[in-house]
Amino acid sequence: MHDRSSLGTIDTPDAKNRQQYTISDLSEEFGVTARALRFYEDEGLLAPKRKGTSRVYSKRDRARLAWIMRAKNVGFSLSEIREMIDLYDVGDGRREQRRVTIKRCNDRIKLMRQQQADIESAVQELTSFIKMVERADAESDD
Amino acid sequence: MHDRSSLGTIDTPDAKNRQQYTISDLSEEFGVTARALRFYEDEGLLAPKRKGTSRVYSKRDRARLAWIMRAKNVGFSLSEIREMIDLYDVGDGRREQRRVTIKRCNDRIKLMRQQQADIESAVQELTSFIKMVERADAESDD
DNA sequence: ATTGACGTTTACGTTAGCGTAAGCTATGAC
DNA sequence: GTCATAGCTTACGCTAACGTAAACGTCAAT
Repeated sequence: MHDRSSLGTIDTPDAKNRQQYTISDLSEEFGVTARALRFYEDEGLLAPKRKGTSRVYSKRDRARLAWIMRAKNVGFSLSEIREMIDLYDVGDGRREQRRVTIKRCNDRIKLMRQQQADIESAVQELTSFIKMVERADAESDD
Repeated sequence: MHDRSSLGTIDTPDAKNRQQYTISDLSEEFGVTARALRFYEDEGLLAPKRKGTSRVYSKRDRARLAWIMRAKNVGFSLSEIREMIDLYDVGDGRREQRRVTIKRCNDRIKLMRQQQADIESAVQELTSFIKMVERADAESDD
């Protein structure tokens, strides 16, 4: 069976180009603690294989984690992220199921567009504020 | 003294174009509870005047709240938001103080730009995922 | 004058997202 | 062997951002 999930395409340049990763490999690479990774697993965001009791992360697991970190940076909660990840895993559904999936994706996208707009206006505000401070600075003689 | 803060310019169309607002006016308008507004006040994000014991919010308070809500939507914590708000209130500082302010603003902007990029790539992912599902949908006979 | 809508303070409760030990196992280095 | 390193589970702790309840003030309307 080939890889249905588009998550396989989300990725970040992998310096060492490995196929497997330990928990500390990934925690170092992404700047999170191992505790966090285990927590994400408990919450159903990751599901690495095991070799004995130890976790073994695949390339896809790593790609998933990359996605998770980006989403977190943007302010999504873990449960929202799980929801989005789940959207990728419903290639099995019926027509109606797929319709719902698509709708939820589109809703998500709308929300993200709004966030971008919010950020944009915040950036504009800060930019014009900076200019104001710079003018005050030029005119001052402190 | 004229209005130095650029926050006065951040705003949202005000239907009723009032000059003063009660706590429930604002909580309704922005879809938050009164409890939240009081909490923001405790945290130093807002500072409405009082008429007796009751809070009276000015246009500037309302503009501040609009800013707060946008920042929240984008994932900033309340303390980060307070930090940013405080940046607007340091028109009094000396040259060095202003320099620091400007640097912190620029850092903030960089961070926001990164967030926009993150969102953008997430949107791209979702978009191409939708296309995939749509193709599967067209080919299916469920 | 009492009811109800709206406001207040104080204070404890709750959820998310981990941090931080405590105590155990496995594995390679010496 | 034993020591260090890396991993594991269990479980309690902590902060942020409010929710929720109690107990009270105030003012207009009935």
